[in-house]
Amino acid sequence: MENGFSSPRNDAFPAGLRVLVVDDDPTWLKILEKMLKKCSYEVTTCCLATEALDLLRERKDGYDIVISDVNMPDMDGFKLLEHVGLEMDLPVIMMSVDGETSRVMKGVQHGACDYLLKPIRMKELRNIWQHVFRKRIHEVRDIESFECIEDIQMMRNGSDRYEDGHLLSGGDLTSVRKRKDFENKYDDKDFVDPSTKKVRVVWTVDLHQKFVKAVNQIGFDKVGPKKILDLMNVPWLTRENVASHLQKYRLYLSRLQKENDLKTFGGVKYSDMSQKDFPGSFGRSKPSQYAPK
DNA sequence: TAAGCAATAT
DNA sequence: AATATTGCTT
Repeated sequence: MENGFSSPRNDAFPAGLRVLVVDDDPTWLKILEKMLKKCSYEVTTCCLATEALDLLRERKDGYDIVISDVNMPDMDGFKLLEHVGLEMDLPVIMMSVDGETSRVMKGVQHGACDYLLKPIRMKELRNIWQHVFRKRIHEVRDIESFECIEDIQMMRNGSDRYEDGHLLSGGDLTSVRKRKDFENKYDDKDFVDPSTKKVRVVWTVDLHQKFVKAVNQIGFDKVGPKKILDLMNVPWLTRENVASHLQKYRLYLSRLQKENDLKTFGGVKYSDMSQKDFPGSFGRSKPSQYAPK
């Protein structure tokens, strides 16, 4: 039912994935290169973040994904991450020996799609193509939905239960109501296409990353749903969607913050939140034991 | 008017 | 469980 799996010419897809590896430690560089090649990826390595940035700028479309160490002499891995996110929108995986929550948090906040802890094994690398794949799926979805924006907006405003003329007074409910003529793709029989029903936004990793990117671009203290929405440039999103997500995001961050404070001793607790703790539910693997307040 | 927050609804 | 909506406050 979903597309994506039916990619026709992408039979060999995961193979040949173009990976750029950045690490100042030549040993790790070698190891990673070897492992990645074993996964039949196409590997480029470099030991400087600035060098990586040059490579990426040189051929904007020459790589599919970046794996970067966090600690590097010439440039902070986070800085690199930031540049990549802003300039070419590639998935970036961060890696580090340091699994401290605040660092992981920083990586996440800056838009890393994954955060791997060294030592890294094949196990972790075999599946990294998923980030590229996910991105492609959603690019397709974005384009598709672009044609339907108006219809979606129609539905949003039309099927509201505020028909009784209460909320409609605010004349800024866009020009949706005006256009009833052109775009004769569908007849105006008021048959709301059932395939586009509930329109609940699902915050995929990609969408979330876009969100995070926007937040960082604005600055953490100045953010508001409106600004984020504008920066994200995702046509079908509403301000309310973003507001809701922002609210959740903040809760999530403060939760991490708390855990981070409470920690510091104990043992080596959990060590990574790379995969699981992220997608729709950034965080919370245990039940809800947090003060409802 | 935009935003945040918490409760509550879907 | 995740997201939407609402009502109240700033």
